[in-house]
Amino acid sequence: MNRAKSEPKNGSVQARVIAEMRRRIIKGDIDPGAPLSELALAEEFGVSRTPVREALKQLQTEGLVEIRPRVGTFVTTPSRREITELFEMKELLEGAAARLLARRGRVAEIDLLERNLREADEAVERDDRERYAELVQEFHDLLIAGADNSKLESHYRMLMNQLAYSRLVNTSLSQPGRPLQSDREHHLVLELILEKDGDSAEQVMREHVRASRRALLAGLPLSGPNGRPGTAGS
Amino acid sequence: MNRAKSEPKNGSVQARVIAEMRRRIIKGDIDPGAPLSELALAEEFGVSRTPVREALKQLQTEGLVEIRPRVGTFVTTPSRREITELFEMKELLEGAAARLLARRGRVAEIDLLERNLREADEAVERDDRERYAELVQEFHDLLIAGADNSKLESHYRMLMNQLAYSRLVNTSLSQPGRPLQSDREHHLVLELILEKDGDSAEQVMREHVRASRRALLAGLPLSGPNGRPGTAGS
DNA sequence: CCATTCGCTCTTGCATGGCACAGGACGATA
DNA sequence: TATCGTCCTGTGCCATGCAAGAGCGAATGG
Repeated sequence: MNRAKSEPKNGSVQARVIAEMRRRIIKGDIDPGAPLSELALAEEFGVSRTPVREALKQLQTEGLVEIRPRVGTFVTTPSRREITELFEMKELLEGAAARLLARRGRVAEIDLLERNLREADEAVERDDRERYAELVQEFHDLLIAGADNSKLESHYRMLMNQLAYSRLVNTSLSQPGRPLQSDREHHLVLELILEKDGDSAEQVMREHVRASRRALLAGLPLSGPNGRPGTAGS
Repeated sequence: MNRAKSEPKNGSVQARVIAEMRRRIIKGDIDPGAPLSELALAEEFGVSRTPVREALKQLQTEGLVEIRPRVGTFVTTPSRREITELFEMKELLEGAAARLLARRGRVAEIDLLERNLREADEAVERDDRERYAELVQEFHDLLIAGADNSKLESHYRMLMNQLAYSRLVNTSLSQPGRPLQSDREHHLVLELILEKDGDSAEQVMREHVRASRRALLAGLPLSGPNGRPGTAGS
């Protein structure tokens, strides 16, 4: 029955389902708006409907799927407005993280950030966009982790999942000259953090997020993938 | 069996369970750390264990309960550190809301805030602490709503639920002179918003949250450095 | 040809029962 | 008396069955 038997990592069945479904949605393996049948998923994972159902319920509270009672479960499709709101939150949280990290002084994450930037410089030099995208992701994650606030971190993760940011970052970096500029902005932020100038670090970080957002929207076709009707862009 | 609950408003059974359990936990009807048995709740609500179970699962992702596999479900007891983190987030989000509201100009929420402050002035005058507590809650809610960002609002609600803030606000206002000072700070924030001075509004709002937090901790005889604050040690 | 209605099927919602594991009580043994 | 092993009870976890609402298409009446 159980075809995916090679995953003994977590004894809980539903935890496995949650992780796998979340991965698929974030990575984009399933199109936004696509229907998710409890029964179909249950058969695919070789389990009963119950854990699948609970997994979907949790993904709903995370904002990744939408359950319409007696109708079906669907992958959430963020509206244009929601994307704007999510970026506003991203700017807010990352800015705060920069300030908090600056206040903490020299902690482990600082070293990791420095190493990250060294590698990022090389990636930009080599014009290795894929590697740089990974490092960008790591940079932001390290920044959040460095804020040393677990609530901030968990809420940040939830927001990024809703944005499916790992997909978007590539689009953003495909703009000509964007990687180089992004790298410079990262350097500036870290520099300000090292100087313990929290206010400036926050301000620059927020500006960086806005720039990143602009680059993303510039590289995105008007109504995005599976765009929603009526929401004309800019 | 089924005590005639006068809540037929929502056809969904589990939605009712979620709402009711959330209300109890936030209001403090159940002590933090208390065990919640699926079976007991199912019998009390006159339903089966399945919807209760799904309700608890959702409350877990909201951070209100903790499910220890094969052991039991318990009301979350925020540690000292978590409380600090929650206040840090509160300060962050409310500050941002003030700035966002200032940028929006004169919207409906502004009028409601002005009316709120007029009533609050009277409540302070009468020394009606209970009424003032309600108005404080409303003030902050209006501020968040005025930011016009649904993501910010939902995350804010989640945080406040974890804090069980509606309980704490009374403690905070029991400090002598705190209501008057709080009222003045609210006036200042709204004034800055009306002047469209977003930066100052954010700054003052953040300071207001910090002051509120200090007043709270001063009136709260919290226990030792390790978690488990005041767990009804009978 | 078009609008309406009936009915079928698909979906989720809820109830129930068996199972496996955690934790403590209790007793046997050194 | 102290310590260890065993059993017993309570809990959440999962599987299965039944029921009810929603949506859609075909049949029907105009």
